[in-house]
Formats: sequence, C-alpha cells, structure tokens
Amino acid sequence: MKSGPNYARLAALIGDPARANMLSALMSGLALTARELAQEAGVQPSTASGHLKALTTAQLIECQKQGRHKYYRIANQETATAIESLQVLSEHNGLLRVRPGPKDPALRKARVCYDHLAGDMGVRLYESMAARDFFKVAADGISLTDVGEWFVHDFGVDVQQCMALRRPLCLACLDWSVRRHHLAGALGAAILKVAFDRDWLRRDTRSRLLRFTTVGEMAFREAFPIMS
Amino acid sequence: MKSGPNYARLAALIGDPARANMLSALMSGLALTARELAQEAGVQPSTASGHLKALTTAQLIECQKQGRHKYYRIANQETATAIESLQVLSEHNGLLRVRPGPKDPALRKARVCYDHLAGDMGVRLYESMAARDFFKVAADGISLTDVGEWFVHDFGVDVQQCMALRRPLCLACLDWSVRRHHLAGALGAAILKVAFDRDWLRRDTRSRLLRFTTVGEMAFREAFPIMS
DNA sequence: TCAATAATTCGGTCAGGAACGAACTATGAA
DNA sequence: TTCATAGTTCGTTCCTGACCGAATTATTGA
Repeated sequence: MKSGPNYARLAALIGDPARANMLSALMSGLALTARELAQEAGVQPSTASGHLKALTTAQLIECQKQGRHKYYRIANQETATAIESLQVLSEHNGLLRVRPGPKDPALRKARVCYDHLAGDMGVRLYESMAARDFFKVAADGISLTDVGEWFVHDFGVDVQQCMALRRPLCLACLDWSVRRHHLAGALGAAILKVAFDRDWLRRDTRSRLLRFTTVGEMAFREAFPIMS
Repeated sequence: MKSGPNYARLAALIGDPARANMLSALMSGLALTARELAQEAGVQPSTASGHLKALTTAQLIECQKQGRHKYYRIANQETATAIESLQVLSEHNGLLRVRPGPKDPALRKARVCYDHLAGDMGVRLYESMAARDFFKVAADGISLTDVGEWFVHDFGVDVQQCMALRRPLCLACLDWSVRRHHLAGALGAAILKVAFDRDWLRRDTRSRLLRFTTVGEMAFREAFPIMS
C-alpha cells in the first residue's frame, strides 16, 4: 500500500518525532532558525535541513530568509488547527506519555501556546472560568454557556466574531508542564489578545515566554480568581 | 529522535497509507468488518489485522464483536475532527494528488462523508449557498453571513446549538469525486440531519451511498437551486 | 459432527527513510 | 582578505515497520 488519501502524506510528515518537535516549537508562534529547530528536535543541522525542506515543500511551514539566517514559522491557520486537533486527540485518548515540563519557572508560569495562554496562569484562567460554570463540559468537549458568553463579552471579547471563525470556539488543551487544562481555540486566542491590548503582559521576543506586568498580573488574578 | 510530542505517534498512525485508507472508509460513519477494511486498504487480512489492532489500541477506532465478525468504527468525535482537519489541510495546501473518484454514478451523486452530504448534490448545496452570499469566503476559511444564518434557520437548523459545539461551524471540504467543494463541519451535519428528518433521503445500510426519495430530490433542488 | 469463513499470530523478507559526518556554498564580521 | 557561522548536499549506514503466507483459533451453518 503506497497510495492513500492525500492527507496521509501530511499526517506522516507530522508524525515523525523530529519534525513534530519542530512543529511544536513553532506552535509557539515564533519564527525560529534552522539551527534552533535542529536543537529543538535533537538532531544534527544536516538532518534538520532535510526535514525543514520536506515541511516547507508540503507548505506546513514557510521560510523567510534574513541575512544568513532562515526563519521558519507555521504557514497558516489550517496547519495550526490540524496540529491543535491532534494535540487534543492525543490528550483525549488518555495515552499520554509523560513529558518533562520546562525547567524555567517563568515558562511554567506563563507562556504562549501558538496564540493562547498556557502555563500556570493559563490553567488558572481555565479553572476559574470552569468553576463559575462558564463552560459546559460534555463528553466530547467544552462549550460556552450563556453566563460564560456574558462574561467574555464583558471582558472585551467579540464573541460573535470568534464564532464566525473557522476555528472551534473552545478547546481544552492539556498543559504539558502542569498536566492540567488551559483554554485553546478561538476564545483562548481572543482572551489573550485582550490581555495584550490592555498591556497585562508582554511577549519575550526570543522565546515563548510571557511576562506579566505588575498591574497586569493583579488585574488578571482579579478577573480570574481561584474559586474554592 | 525517537521521543517526540504525544500527538506525533497519532499522526504517524494516521499517516500510513493503508491505515489512512481504512480511516477514510470509516469516515463514512459506517461500521465495517476487518475484511472489508483490508479490502478497502488493499492489503491482506493478516496485515490489516495488525493495523486494526494498532488503531484500536490508540483509541482512534473501536471494535464491536458480533458473531464471528468484528465491526470497527471511528471511536469519537475528536478523531473525526482531527482527520477532517487534516483533510482540509491537504486540500488547502494545494498539493493534491489526483485520486480517482468512485465509479458508481449513484455514489458520485450523493454519499455521506462522515456526517455530512458529499457528491454532486453536496457540491450543489455548497455552491447554491455560496452564490447567494450565505458564506463569507476568507483566505483562511468560510463563515456564515447574517443572511446565511437566517436561511439555515428557516431551513430548520438550530444555529445557536451548532455554534455551541466544539466543531467548526463551516468547513469547505473538497469533494474527491468532482474536485469541488461541499459543506462540512457542524452546519453540514445539521443540514443533512434536517434532510433525513424530512425523509428527503435515506442511507444505504451497507455503503456510504445516500438515496434521495423522489419527493425529497425535488424539494432539495428547490431549496438549493443552481444560481447562474 | 464437519466444512466454511472470519480473524489472528508468527516468522521471514524487504524497502523506505532517518540519521550522521564530511565537504560545500553563502553571508557577515574583523 | 580571512575567519566564523548558517545552511545545504551527498554518500553511507542502519533500523523500523509494512507486508505476505502459512498455520491457528473462533464461530456459524449444514
């Protein structure tokens, strides 16, 4: 069997551990160089070069040349969505392999996961909203309740616009550093955007690290209190 | 590199052509036997058995024993969503390999694609709605317009409920028999359901074939006219 | 009970592709 | 110019895993 559906080729491409590591790194939303990606994947630059060529040819990532560096990033929303849905799937089926979280406490606290908030603060957001019944948790996923919709609207998110997007609105994404959920999907992205707009936090230019401002952290903790 | 993210293993599983063929067959929503799936994948039963074991272990499919047969089907919505998003991705990046459509004219006309309508009639539905500006077609996907929302509401679809689902509302899925789009996603599923409820069409028990009733076909053609 | 069919297990073969290092090109800095 | 670094190409090695056929274990129907 060598000829299958079109998507099989893409899945195989994503399915190689080295390439998947590269894609995971790029899911931070950052553009990374070939060397950094080789590092991330744990292979030699020559090997990485081949993988990057394959991913670029398949248009899963794209490349921008800048001086003697080549910066790679996820090519489009479809690719990000596909990888996200695979992540969700791998979490859902419970066959998780343990994966060591980041050592850096700052990274454990808050980092970006493609375009939404992950780390302790991401978990706090998710659990705070869940405790207030802003989500309905069904067997096959989560959805926004009416009170939840009011809340995010008050928070400053245009819910209608989020719903109109192609992406699923709510996704519960397992946080690999703490083994608990944070909020992904269009809503997760929108909330992070509001937080950026209000200057609650800023993005590190070289990593997926997010740094809260002093004021921002207080406001965030107030908006998403731990319900006991 | 042998240890990667959790989802890499799943992607690799989906990425093998034989297994992808099986999954595609199961995306019809039907439960199929091991032999049928071997046939579908073009491999010997012994080989298929191994693949099915792997897919079952990974909880991508599940198995129900019935006499001396074993019926397999897609295990859950997450799996279907992941495969759908890979399908969308493979279409989007334009690297389509030509794939021969089904020979059977009845299958070309109307068949089920997991839970929505595919084939000529599926394309008709999509294009009829697109021509009336019921979708907004953006670079990264399609979304329902206000008039579109009114239309599907009048048609009998509970749009709010669809939006509350985890699935993307609208997805344009490339039809491999005619190389044109049909409507997937929660909305596509909901519309097909309405059509079933009205007995416009019925499902063949042994294949992914959909048969329109005489009355149903007329009604469908009226509801989704070809706009010129 | 026996024959037929569904499915699985096992052993052996083989190809694809992932990995590496060495040699090469390109860019920028000293 | 010369050196250092980024990235690629190429040839080689090696291992995983897909595949088949034969034998084995169910289950049904005659």
